[in-house]
Amino acid sequence: MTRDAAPTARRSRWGSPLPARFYDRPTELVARELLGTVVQCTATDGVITTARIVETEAYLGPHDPACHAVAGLTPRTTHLFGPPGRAYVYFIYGMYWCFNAVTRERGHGAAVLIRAVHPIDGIDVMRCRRPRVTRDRDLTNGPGKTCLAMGITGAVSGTSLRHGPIIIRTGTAVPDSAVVVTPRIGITRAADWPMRFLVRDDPCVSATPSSFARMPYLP
DNA sequence: CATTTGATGTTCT
DNA sequence: GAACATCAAATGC
Repeated sequence: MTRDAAPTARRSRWGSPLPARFYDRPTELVARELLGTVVQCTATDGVITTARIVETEAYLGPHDPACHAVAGLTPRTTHLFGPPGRAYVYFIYGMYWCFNAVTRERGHGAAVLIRAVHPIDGIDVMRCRRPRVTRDRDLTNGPGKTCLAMGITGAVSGTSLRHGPIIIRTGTAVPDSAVVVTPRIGITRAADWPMRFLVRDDPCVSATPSSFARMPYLP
């Protein structure tokens, strides 16, 4: 409202929603290919924010010790078990939400955690939702931060990522040369599996523990 | 700069 | 009772 202008920069719409078949594939492949796609979120207050996915983690299913699917079908994991292409949002550490895209067929129990995004539209709203944050890169450089900034809560768990309040759309492809693979973060079981994918040099990726800095994982 | 600690409440053992 | 796919502030070099 303050500075509205730049007619050439205005875009009326983003890419198309990712097709249902995109999600029904090996979870680590979906995690890799979600990099560069666009999340458009209509929060419960009706405000729309848009951001590019720059960091993901794959959780493979009941045979992955770190995946919530090991607990079996419970009230919490209902939406994790499919069908693919829907949101799985869970509450963690008594304070935060984490947003996942469900992969694989119904009953399998696999998903991709969206760990960090790069704001595209509505960054002013994100700043209002995260009043203590001073640097813009800190608005969304973590899974809990992303949900706070975009207004994602458990209210949207189980909704379609093609038709629902959160839509994941085609974006700009990220070449292999810009993709970094590392172990997963913040877990204790099977933490060494190389299932974390991030866009190299993006300022909005989450902090990497220094113990990972010298690991020989290559793009 | 790196590392530790407190907040907070649901879920599962 | 312990663990938890976290974050922000505080503390230590």
